[in-house]
Amino acid sequence: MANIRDVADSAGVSVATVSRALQQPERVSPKTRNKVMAAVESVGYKPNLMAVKFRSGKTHNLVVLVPTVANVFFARVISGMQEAAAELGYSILLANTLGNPDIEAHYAKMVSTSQADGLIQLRAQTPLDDSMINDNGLLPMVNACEVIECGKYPVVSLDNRAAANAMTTHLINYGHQRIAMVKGPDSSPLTQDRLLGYQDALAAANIAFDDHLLFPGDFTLQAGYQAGTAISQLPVTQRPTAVFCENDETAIGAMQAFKQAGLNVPNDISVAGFDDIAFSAFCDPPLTTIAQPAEEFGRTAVTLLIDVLNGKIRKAPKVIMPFELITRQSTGPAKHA
Amino acid sequence: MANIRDVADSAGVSVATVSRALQQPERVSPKTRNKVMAAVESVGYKPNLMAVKFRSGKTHNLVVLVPTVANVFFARVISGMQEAAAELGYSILLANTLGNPDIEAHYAKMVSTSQADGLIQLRAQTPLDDSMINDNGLLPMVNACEVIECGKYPVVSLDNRAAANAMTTHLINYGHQRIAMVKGPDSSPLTQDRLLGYQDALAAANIAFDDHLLFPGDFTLQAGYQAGTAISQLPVTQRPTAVFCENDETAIGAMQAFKQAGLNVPNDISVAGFDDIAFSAFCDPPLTTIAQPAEEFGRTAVTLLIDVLNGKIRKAPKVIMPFELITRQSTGPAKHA
DNA sequence: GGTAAAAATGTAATCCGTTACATTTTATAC
DNA sequence: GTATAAAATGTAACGGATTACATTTTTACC
Repeated sequence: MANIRDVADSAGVSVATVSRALQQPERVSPKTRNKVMAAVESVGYKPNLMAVKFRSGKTHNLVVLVPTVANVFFARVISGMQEAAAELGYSILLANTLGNPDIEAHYAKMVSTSQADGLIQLRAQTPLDDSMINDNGLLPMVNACEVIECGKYPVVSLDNRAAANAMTTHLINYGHQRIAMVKGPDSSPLTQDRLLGYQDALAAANIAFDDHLLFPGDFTLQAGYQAGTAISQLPVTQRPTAVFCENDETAIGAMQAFKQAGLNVPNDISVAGFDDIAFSAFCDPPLTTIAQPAEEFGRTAVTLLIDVLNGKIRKAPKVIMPFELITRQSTGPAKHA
Repeated sequence: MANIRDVADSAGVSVATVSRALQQPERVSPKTRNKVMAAVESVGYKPNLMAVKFRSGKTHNLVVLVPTVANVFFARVISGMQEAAAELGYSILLANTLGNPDIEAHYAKMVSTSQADGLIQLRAQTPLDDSMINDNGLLPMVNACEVIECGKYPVVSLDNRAAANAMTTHLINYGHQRIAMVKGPDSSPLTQDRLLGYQDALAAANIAFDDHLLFPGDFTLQAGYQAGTAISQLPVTQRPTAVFCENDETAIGAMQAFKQAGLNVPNDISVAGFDDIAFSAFCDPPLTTIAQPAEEFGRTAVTLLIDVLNGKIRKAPKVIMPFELITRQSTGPAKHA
């Protein structure tokens, strides 16, 4: 592979001149510039950007820890990240961690070992073990979507509590009194916040909270299906008339279970989701859900991280993205006894 | 950031000894080893892997050009790639190209500029412009999923023609005579191969091919919905009794349109997909489709590429992955006039 | 033509691990 | 104790681009 010295030799100038001709063309005479360009062409020179990165100490790589890229919501977030990163001259190193702390630690170490400039976490957790903290005591990190608010790192999040409140209120306004909730993993702050929002709405409507109406889940279709099956097997008098699922996959899984059990959505039971993934508009019936600006989450996280890297940020900001309640046909009036 | 020289000073040995203590511990005396380890700890040394990569000329990065990470099938493929790469000590640089040749070229250049060792293409196309061909005239590249068979690069693919034939035959066996096909983008070899398989099956059953039964698509839910709407508006006598969609998203979109038009799936019209994405088992009715080993595609592509990088491959292999026809409830017997 | 300022170009250090080669220390054997 | 082999350690070059600083060339003006 031809290097800058080959170009210099071929053009009959020094390596410094070649470098300048390529980086700051106005700094060399037009005649030299042409000679250099011709030499670049003739020897087939391609700069070794690894050398550039090594020397500059900036990799222009960002590591993103994704619990699972197979989650369509995350896929949208990643898509937004990738766009923003590309615009700003950065690359995304994607780590599919499967929630495994070892894998997370392995990828997070790419920052401390100078293979990446910064880190984006899509999962809430105390930031890794101490061994990967930088000199300044902090890792250049941004936390998005599922955030932990320790105040040390910028976060990009949604007011999950308010969103869950809005959705629960929507169901209450339809006359529902027995509203079940299919949760996400208990370890996730998302789960907690959405649960709180659900409780807020119940309290505001003077509906007693009943923890028999909480069903476990883990954001997968399968978990939704299981919860849906459990719900449909309840005696009619105990059965909720509406189910609020903490994400769309879960809601779609639950709807499937209801249909198989002969329950009509929304006539027998209303179902609501969270995320507004593409499939939600195309399931039967189309799903009422909370739309999150997923791509914007990604874009914002990347932008913030790059600001951190450029020292443009003093104290860790907390960006709250807007949500929108999307009313479709999976929710409707409660059938009163 | 402490470097290896700081460690050497702190331990009172030379940098070579530090390097050996860390890379080949058996090459230094136990006493020295301990001194070095203690020094590493005390100065907080983290090797600059950028320097290592620069010196070795190997980045251990693989660029993957994905048309869109938002496609759930690709998400599964990426997941498999990421696993295999991690096991083999490589990282995945994900490029969401949106099918844009400029973006593709930009990321493909990461190989010629020494930022990545190799490239995986998930979209069939002549490999980029000549400017990024390496000295040997070839780019270290593997083509997966949607392949182009120029014989120069290893490919990992499915026998799409056979799979489409199998699915079409399945529909014919149910007594369907008028079978529509909702295609992918015409530019894609997948579309062509699946169309051929469809035609093979028709021919084998002595059913005349009718290009009025071909509907355009682009693998999105929306395209499926549009095709479904168009089909449902056909006069009953011209309406197909079965629709084979070239991917699951399209099939799900089409089913939605049929339901809205009052058509029952599969009683009025059978629908089949391709890919077996997670949602296909949870839609209503569950979708008959062709399962592809998506994660295995990814794993295989990565393994092959690393073999190429290690010079273990003489001539470009062509790996054909197996498929499986998954029969669910979206297809059924044709209602005969 | 001469001088000073500006522009162009060149020289060489630098980033940080690795490793070939050189040198020193330790172990082994007589 | 000495010679020899083996083990341990050290020295310094190397990879490729950038850039501070030094030097040369050009330009401008009296």
